[in-house]
Amino acid sequence: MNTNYKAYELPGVTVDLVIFTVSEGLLKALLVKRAEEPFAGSWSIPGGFLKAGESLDEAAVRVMHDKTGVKEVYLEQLYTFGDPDRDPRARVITITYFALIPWKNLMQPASSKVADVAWFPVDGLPTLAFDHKKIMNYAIARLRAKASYSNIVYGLMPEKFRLSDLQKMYEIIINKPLDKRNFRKRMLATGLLQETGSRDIAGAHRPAMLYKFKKLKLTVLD
Amino acid sequence: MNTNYKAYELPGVTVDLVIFTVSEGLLKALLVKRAEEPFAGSWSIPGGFLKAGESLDEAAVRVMHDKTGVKEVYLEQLYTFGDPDRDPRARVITITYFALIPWKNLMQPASSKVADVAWFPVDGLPTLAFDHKKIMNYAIARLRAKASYSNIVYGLMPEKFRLSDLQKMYEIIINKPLDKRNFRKRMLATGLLQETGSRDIAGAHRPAMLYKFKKLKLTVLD
DNA sequence: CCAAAAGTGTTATTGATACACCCATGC
DNA sequence: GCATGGGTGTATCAATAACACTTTTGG
Repeated sequence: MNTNYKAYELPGVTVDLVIFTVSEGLLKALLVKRAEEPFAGSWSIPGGFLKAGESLDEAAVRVMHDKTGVKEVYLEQLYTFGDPDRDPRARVITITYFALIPWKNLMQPASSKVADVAWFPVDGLPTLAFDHKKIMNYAIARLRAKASYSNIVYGLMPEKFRLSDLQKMYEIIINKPLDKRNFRKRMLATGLLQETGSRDIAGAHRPAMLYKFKKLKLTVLD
Repeated sequence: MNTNYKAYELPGVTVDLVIFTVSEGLLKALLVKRAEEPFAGSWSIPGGFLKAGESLDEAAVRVMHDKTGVKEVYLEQLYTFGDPDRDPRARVITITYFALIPWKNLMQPASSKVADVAWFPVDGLPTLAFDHKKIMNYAIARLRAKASYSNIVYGLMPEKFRLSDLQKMYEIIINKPLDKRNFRKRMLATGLLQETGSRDIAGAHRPAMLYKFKKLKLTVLD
């Protein structure tokens, strides 16, 4: 990369992702530890330079796959950041995306081409490199806003699940408790849920009906 | 610009704008006629390459000012388009914005550094160069969605106006009629409007109260 | 007195919220 | 029989949508 600034110097173009998942009852984001300067040793959100012949969405999927091994996910363009001094080395603009992937799809431990990759609960994030704190906040706000009125949460559920599991998932993401009766009413009213015949085999309580989604249609754009 | 594709070739980065205004009862967008290939003679949305040291927002304001003479406007980043073949010459990604400016602020006729600049009603647009049709559609959808629940329309009004003028402005933008009584109720309920003492001096009918905005606070981000 | 736009309230519908008790099971 | 989570219905409130007539002015 080039540090001379000419009038129309071509900036570097990266695609950076805020990748969310839910595990252990917490909303978590994937971070990578930087090996090189600047910000060596700091955590940052995963990303990479845009390659020739690759669309922005494809680049996002590639970065996603490199870091998590997962390809099929909810993925949405977030915002493009390009302040002239956001990278101290050279002009770099970044198209950011956010993704939401099911914990169970991840090959544990996290794929390790990049040695230091880790999931952090979003309310316990370390200091982030570059302007990644800003990007992260933006992504969290968008995810929470979107979760309330769309069905992006669906992709996170296992094939069969209890309504209480689904409610828990919503509560973790939007970070507030929901009323059980109202929740069930609303969910069933969507017509997207279908009873499976079976019930869970859990512990010392009444077994719950297991549901599945009628047609798992992920919203791709807003 | 460079037509060789290497693995990490730096793409060109432009900032393109869909600039809206309202005049003669119509929602219009500003287009420029391309002088050069590709798409010579076609209409396109205004834009320009990002300059060194300039933020994305600053570039948008610059393009805006170059084409319209106007600087203070509602401006919002829309989406970033970067399909590999969207420009036949070379890889160019574009960060798009949409703007909404008051017709009265424009120096008529439209500034003519670029000879062929014209306003087109959005329901009578010509064929557009590149992927600009897609960008335009996206911008129109976003503008309409946003107009319904935000106050971006305010910046389009003159200092004093009748409530019926304000209603007409909304109707033009969202492209559907509104109920007069419900509209007035809602508007007055916001608390943002203030009666001026004066009334309009119009024609053969009961003179209307003129209103102004209490504090003209433009929404800058969502 | 006619044309033209200003101005004004009430009702119905819908969607969102608040809220408490009984049920089926394993131990 | 008790602890655990599953499962259910109703009343209230707020926001939205539908809807028609009288008023003031100029010509």
